[in-house]
Amino acid sequence: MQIKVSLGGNRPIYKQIIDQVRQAVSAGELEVGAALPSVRQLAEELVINHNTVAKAYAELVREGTLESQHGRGVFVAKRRIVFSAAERKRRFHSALDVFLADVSVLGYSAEQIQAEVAAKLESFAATE
Amino acid sequence: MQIKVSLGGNRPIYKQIIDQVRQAVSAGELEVGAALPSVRQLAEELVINHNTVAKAYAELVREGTLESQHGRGVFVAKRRIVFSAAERKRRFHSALDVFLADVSVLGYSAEQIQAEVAAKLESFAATE
Amino acid sequence: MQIKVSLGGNRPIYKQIIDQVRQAVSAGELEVGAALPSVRQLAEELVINHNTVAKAYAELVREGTLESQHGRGVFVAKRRIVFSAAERKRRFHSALDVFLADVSVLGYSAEQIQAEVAAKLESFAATE
Amino acid sequence: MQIKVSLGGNRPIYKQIIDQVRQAVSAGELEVGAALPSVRQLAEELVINHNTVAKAYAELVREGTLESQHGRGVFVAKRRIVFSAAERKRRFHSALDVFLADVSVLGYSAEQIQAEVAAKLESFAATE
DNA sequence: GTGGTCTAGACCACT
DNA sequence: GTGGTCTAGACCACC
Repeated sequence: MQIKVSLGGNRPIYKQIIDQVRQAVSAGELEVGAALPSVRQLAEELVINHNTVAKAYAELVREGTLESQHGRGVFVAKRRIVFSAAERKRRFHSALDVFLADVSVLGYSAEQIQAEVAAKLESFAATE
Repeated sequence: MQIKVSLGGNRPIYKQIIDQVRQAVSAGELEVGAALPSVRQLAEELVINHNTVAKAYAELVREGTLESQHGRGVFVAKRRIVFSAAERKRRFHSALDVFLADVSVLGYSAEQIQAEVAAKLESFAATE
Repeated sequence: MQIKVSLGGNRPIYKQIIDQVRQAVSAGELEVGAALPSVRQLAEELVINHNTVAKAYAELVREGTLESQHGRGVFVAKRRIVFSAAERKRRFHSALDVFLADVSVLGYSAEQIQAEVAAKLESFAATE
Repeated sequence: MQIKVSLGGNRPIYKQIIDQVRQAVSAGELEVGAALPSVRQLAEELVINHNTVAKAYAELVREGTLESQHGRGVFVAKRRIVFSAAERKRRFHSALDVFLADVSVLGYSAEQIQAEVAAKLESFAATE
């Protein structure tokens, strides 16, 4: 798998890594038991501090997506976390509310907003 | 208008205030020229420091949503376009990217996301 | 770059910092990508509170002059147009009105004012 | 004489009054000994707080432009304050520096700045 | 180490 | 009473 990070953006680097690993795992690109690049190797590849990679891996291990095998490396774990339906709904609408509040003042019409959302979702689908 | 903040959440208090004022203004709940609660009064209501309220108001003044009259109070400003088209686009897509990254883990399909966005936008239109 | 502030004057400290950074950037003294002194370091140098520096930097980030990378520092951003033409015009004339109101009492003739403005602009051009 | 104030602008109301009285006096529109509108009358006319008018008059009395005659009203005084040439020059360049720093980031060329300054000065000359 | 947020409390400018 | 600025110091997020 290929991980990319952008330093300029608002999103913290460690979160960008988490997002991409989670997506690769849930999309099946990374199978159960597959090895991830080592902390230092990925850090070198991305030209970032290795603590940042370690932090991302630690969070993924904590939530059960990855599994760390002492001395051997980090691997995709068997178990998957799933939020309850209610929790997923709550998180979704919370994120949606923040998004709409942020853009409410930018002068986009409801139709434009929907069109842009649709366009970006399609561009993601095409990339995968 | 009634503003609420949750101290536990990871969204900064001053941003929660900004969100709610922006929504109230763009929904027409607060009309042009309407006075907002004074900095200290709102701070007391929310049981937070007055500087936090001042920071939120200052940001809203800078982006053109509010207007501050020294010694008199803070008011809803006449709608005007403050940012360039490129900047508004940049801000829109930044907010959209954060939103989609946040919900990408929740297992919603592209169609579901679009449906939820459409539904919430319609509920806003109905409110106005 | 060397930043100086005078505490006695009636111009707020954070605005003095903004003025000087803006000038240094627009004069090319600070190139795109260059790092600024850290918030706390500059605060110590100027013997002022670090929040005051942070406030100045935050404003420069918002207007697009600087770019902040959490945990890494603050850097000169790539030049981009943040404000609409109307907003830039509004800001320009607001600044011009304040300037002319301030000097109206000093007995300079219109010709003298124009000559002094021209002279200072030329001195800047020479510096670049 | 006719005094006008704008509440929306950045310039404090009391300073707007001071500016206009000073200009009317130095332009000869208000002769030595002429009476000014009473504090309450002017306040009512401008729909502002009478303390604001009182503050402006107080400053004009303090600097010697006006003279207050207890129980009779406020009048244009005989004596005139004048800054030293050095002080006038210092104040002028300080104001000019702030003006140019403020607009340096708005993307105006030196030629445009000069043209706008010239245009506004001419519009003032035409008004007088 | 970096920047970002928040508090408590002071003082000033303006109406 | 209003908003604006500044300080001192704390705690958090990120690298």
